[in-house]
Amino acid sequence: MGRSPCCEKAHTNKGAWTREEDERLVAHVRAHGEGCWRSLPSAAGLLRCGKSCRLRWINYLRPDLKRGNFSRDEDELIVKLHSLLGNKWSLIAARLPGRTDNEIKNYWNTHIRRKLLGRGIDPVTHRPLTDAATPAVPTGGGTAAGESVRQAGEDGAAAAGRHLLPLQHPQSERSGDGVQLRQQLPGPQG
DNA sequence: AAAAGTATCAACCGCCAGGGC
DNA sequence: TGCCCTGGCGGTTGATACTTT
Repeated sequence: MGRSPCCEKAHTNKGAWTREEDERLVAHVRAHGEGCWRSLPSAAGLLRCGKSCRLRWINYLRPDLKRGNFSRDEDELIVKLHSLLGNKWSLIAARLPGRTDNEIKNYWNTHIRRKLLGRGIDPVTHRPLTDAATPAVPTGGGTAAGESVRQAGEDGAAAAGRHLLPLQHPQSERSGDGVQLRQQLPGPQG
């Protein structure tokens, strides 16, 4: 069968965005709002894939973005949230106003991961590395993140979960439970 | 001052879930 | 009821900046 490509690649730009492209995208979103990303490029006069436009807007152009270094509080919160949620960057980002999942993911991979390793903590399980040497038993689709979630249910919840409810199932990953989670948790917007 | 190595981050890719037809 | 389209997510890559030798 084959899935039709999200855009006509032969006629789309790739790579870094130019100032003009940014301006066009911002102007269009301001005028028409977010959404309908597929038709946005042609409507805005951009030779870009809709997905690329969406990514650019969310990660870079959105007016409510908080650029710059992560504060110590944010840093600690990310670690705690990661111990609860695993690599659910979008969920973590939802708890950090003005930060994007991509930004947090990058920050995790470049800063926090190394910091934890330096402290002798496994960045995946959030356990001491000596402990991590003991192979975590993959209980049917159970991930390291899932393991950490269980762990978080015990001590992590006490730390990070002051304003977080414990997750029910680590494997309940995709949107559905995420939405549920977002509804349950007191959000930054609400 | 230049080259090599390393770190950072924006952007892309492929996959998945939900909704509409 | 099943298929297709679209939006969204996480992982990965590539370009650039910075640091070290």
